[in-house]
Amino acid sequence: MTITDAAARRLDDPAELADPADPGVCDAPPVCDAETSEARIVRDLLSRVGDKWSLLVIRMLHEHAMRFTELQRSIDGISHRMLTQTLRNLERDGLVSRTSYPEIPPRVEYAATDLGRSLALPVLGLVEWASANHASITNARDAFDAARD
Amino acid sequence: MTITDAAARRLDDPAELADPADPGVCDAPPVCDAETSEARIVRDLLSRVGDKWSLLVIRMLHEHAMRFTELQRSIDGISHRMLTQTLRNLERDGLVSRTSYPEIPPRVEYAATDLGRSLALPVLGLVEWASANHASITNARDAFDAARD
DNA sequence: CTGTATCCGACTAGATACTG
DNA sequence: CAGTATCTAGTCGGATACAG
Repeated sequence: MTITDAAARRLDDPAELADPADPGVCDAPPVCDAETSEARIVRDLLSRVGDKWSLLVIRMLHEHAMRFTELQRSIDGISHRMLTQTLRNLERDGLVSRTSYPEIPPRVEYAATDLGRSLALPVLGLVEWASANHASITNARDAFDAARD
Repeated sequence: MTITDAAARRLDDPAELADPADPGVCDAPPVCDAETSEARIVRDLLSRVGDKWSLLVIRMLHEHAMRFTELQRSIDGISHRMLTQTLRNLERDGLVSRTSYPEIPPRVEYAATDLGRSLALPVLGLVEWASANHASITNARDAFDAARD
């Protein structure tokens, strides 16, 4: 869903979003066309921020700007490599800004852009839903597991 | 992010959500505790519906109940195997209901549950954000790529 | 401190073939 | 039609080492 090492080095493949198998036409009946483009948008968004760390980084930076190591300490479990990669891609998508101060030792500050902060709002909707329905899902899951003996 | 074949067969590992490396305490200062539990909820939700197909299935079933093959034809590019697996997990989480009619040939109808339909609302928020800001992201990306020569 | 490169195990998901 | 099992290439992401 996210990024390959190769793509990260090249900062993603420009042709990534084009589905080579998609004929561009649709023979199934109704919702298809709207659904197809909408589906691409959803998948596209999820490809960007639906990975393991992006939303967490955005939420951290939503409060205030932070330095690299500060972020790494705040986000439990993220590796050095993944933080770099996540930040680089968020920066590339205009969701996060990077400011480097040419000092010794080097200092780099990351902050959410307006775009990044606007993304936090709909994300909060999801978070609320998750909080409210977490128990329901767990219960459904337990019931399902119990039912299959 | 989603499910392993092994987990799909066993329908997921009950211990999946416990992070074995998480000591349960936190030595970084402020937002940590709230952020840690919130982070788990976000990641948890994304693990369930943030995969390649779940949201698309939920959106299809949000309109009306559908049969297996009907779904497969409506969702462009989904494989037989992935549709089965996605439906099974959505059913397990109580987001989708499955009704089997013992006829020949067999007929099985899938429908969104109330829980599944309630999830569609916050998801719509994300879809709208994605639609509204898709161009901004693409532009930012192009500019970033152009800037690195 | 910040960033990059390499290695490598683990997981994802498509293709395919087979059952009732 | 609906579902399961197996094989496999491609991808994700952690550990590690190293450079500015």
